[in-house]
Amino acid sequence: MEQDALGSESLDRAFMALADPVRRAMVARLSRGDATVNELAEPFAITKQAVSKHIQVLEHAGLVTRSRDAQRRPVHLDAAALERLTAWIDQYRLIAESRFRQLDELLGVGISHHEQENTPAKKKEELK
Amino acid sequence: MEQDALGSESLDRAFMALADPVRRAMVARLSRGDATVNELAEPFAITKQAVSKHIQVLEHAGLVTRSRDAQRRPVHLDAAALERLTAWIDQYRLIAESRFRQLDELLGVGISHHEQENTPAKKKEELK
DNA sequence: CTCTTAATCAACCAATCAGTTGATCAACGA
DNA sequence: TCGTTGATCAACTGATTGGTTGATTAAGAG
Repeated sequence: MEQDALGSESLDRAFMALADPVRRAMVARLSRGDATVNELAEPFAITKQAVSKHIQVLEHAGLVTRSRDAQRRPVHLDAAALERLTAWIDQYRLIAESRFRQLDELLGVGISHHEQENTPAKKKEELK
Repeated sequence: MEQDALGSESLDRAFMALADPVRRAMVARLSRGDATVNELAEPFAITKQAVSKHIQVLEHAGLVTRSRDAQRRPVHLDAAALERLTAWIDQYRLIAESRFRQLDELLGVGISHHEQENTPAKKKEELK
C-alpha cells in the first residue's frame, strides 16, 4: 500500500539538506573527495560552529558519513543516498511524462508544447 | 566559472518545496494528472488556505504551473523542472562514483566496500 | 603537564515558516 | 440580484532554523 520504501522523514531531511546553497556547495566539494570541517568551512564567511551544524544536517539526512582519524573527522559523501533521491523524483517524473506521451498520441501528436492539459474528464472549450 | 545554470535560489526553492511530505504527496498526485486546490486538499487534515500556500510554494519553486478555467485553477506538474533537479544531483553523484571507480582500480579492485577513503593527498596509516 | 588544533556542546537571538481564523474576490447558477 | 463555490489575501501565533558567542572535549606535539 505504501510504496514509500525510504520513509517519509528520510526524504524530508534529505531534500531539506539540499535546500541550502552552503550545504549544496559542500556536496559539490565532497564529490571531489573527502574533507574535514575546516576544509569545508574555508570558502564561507561563517563560523566553524555553523559549518559543523550544516554537516550534521547532511549527516542526519544520510547524505554523508563521518569517520575518525585522530582528531580529524573527515566527511564522506554517500553517492547511494543521492541516487535514492533521484530515484524518488524520477518515479513521478516518468509517470507524468508517459502520461504526456499518451495524451499527445490521443490528440494526434501535432501540438508541440503541452503546457496545459485539463484532466481529460471534463473539457469544455479547450481552445482560445 | 559558475556552472550553476539554474541559479542557486531556484534550487533552494525546488529542494525546499520537496522537503515536505504534504507537498511531495501533491507531486505524486499531480504526476497522475492535473488537479484543483480542493482535490489536492482532500487527503489532508489541513485547511484549504494551508493547501493553497503549499501549492504557491511549489509554483514559486517552478515545479508546477497553474492555468485558469472559470473559477477553477488547475495545477499542473512541470516534469522538466523535476528533470533539472535530478540533473543537478546526478552531476555530483557521477563525479563521486567515478572517483570511487578510479580508487578501486588504484587499490586493485579487491576491497568491495569503499566506505571510507581519505583524500589521497595525505594518508598516514590507512589500515586497522 | 601545558599548548595547539580539530571539533563539538550549550545557550541565545533574529528571522523565517506552517498553520490557523476571518474577510475578500471572481465566476458561475438560480 | 442573491447565494454558492473555488480560491486567495491578510494578520496572527507557535515552532523551527541559521547564525552567533563562550565553554568544553579529545588528540597530539613540545
